[in-house]
Amino acid sequence: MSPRLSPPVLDGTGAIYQQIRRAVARPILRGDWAPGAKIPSEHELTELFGASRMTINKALSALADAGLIVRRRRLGSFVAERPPERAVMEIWDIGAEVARAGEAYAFELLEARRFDADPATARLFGVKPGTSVVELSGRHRADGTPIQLERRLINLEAAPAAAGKDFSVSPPGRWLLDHVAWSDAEHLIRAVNAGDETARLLEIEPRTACLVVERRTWSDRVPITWAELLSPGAARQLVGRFSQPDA
Amino acid sequence: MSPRLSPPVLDGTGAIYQQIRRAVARPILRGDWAPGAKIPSEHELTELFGASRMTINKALSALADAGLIVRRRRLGSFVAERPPERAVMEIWDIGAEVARAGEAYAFELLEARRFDADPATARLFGVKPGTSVVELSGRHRADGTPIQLERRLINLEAAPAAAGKDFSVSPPGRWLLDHVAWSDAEHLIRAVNAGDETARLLEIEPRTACLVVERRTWSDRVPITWAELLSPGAARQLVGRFSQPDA
DNA sequence: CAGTGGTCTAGACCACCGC
DNA sequence: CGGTGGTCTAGACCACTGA
Repeated sequence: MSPRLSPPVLDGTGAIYQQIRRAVARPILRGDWAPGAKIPSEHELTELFGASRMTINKALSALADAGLIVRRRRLGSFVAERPPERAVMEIWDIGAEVARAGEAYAFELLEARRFDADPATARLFGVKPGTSVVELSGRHRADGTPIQLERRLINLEAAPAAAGKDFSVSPPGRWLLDHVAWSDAEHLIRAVNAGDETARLLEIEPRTACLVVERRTWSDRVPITWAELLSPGAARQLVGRFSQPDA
Repeated sequence: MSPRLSPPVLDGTGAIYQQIRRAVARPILRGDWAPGAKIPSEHELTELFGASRMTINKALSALADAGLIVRRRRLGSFVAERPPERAVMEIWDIGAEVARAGEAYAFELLEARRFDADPATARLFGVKPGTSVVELSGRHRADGTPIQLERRLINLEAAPAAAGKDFSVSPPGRWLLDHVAWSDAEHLIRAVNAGDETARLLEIEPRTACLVVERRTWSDRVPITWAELLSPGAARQLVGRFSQPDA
């Protein structure tokens, strides 16, 4: 019943409880263990990894704090229904959002080209000038209505597989989420009036207020992608929740 | 040298390490222990609280994870230079932001009244109809230029001290942050076109794109305050950063 | 009732780093 | 060198809750 630890292999770097934490987190984040799946009990892990129960507990507690697993007495520990990677990022995955609302989602690639970063691009993106990058632009629709314009840069040195990928159907954001690991992300949010070209593409009145999310993503300091996501103000609303760490 | 635990009193609720965590967090969050102040060593706390070192360590590690303290081998543990409560909230404290930019900040109270919540207000705010609330509206300026309009509701049952407070000079947001504890906050962010009245108050062109942040704050499920903060799109930009919990 | 997680202890060894 | 935090262990008792 319980999923197998592909190889219960520890990488030997850092504290044991951190190695165990990673060993358990990896298959969850990769989706190898389905949400809801049962994780071996602390006792079982004790024998699997040859560590004391306190050490196992420390690893699992950290995973529970991070929201990757849910722990229930008497029942055991389970892969969380919605791993937090998704909880954070899905806000920005408009396709998933549209689907959740029960509307028909479609993506339309408007432009795609590959080039070597000029100084301006390099500065914007945080890569060295001359780095090979892909630039894309596209349009997202819900039930046929345009709801978001996307402009995106992808660092081919960090995600070489993106070079051969055809984004004319599935949006690059979804593909990147699924195929390229990221460790850090930054969002800048602002409001702008739609220009003529933007208004035409989104089929809205010129000067309509739009929400712009500028997102940069890194994997261990290396820039992965830069994206500018522009939506009509009426179509989109962002939500953020915070809790005091000490109550 | 080390600050005193006012009374090293545990409240007796929940796990010992949680009690210890709270006992240490309290003076930090209240500002009784200045940033940079040294916290008693684990060994000292062991004797103070009569708990084992593992338990003390668990409490302090949690505080370090939450960012309230910084731990350094050989040196000891210290109150963090910028407790995270502020790090999160100061994004929304426009006065502090303006001051950091080196501009002159001013707040102007436009309206203030006290009334019992009607059904619409109650629903918006999450309180029972009839609850006594204060409604305020005001304008924030940086170097004389209007940069934000604020509309706010305050639950007087949760923050009775707000009833007698004069907000004509210092903004209610700052006062609430300093005087009322909160445990949860929610932000909704959207873009709107400025209406005529809004444009007049902000001294901008009608239809200018504006960023609206709607914020609700609770203390342990009890609504404290609701605020709608509206800024010209050109004047303000929100920033969010995320990290993967498991790298 | 019994299995699971939640917590606690006393003691241990180690790495780090200022003195 | 010695004090500090970082980690680990083996064992223990308890609370919870499904069967």
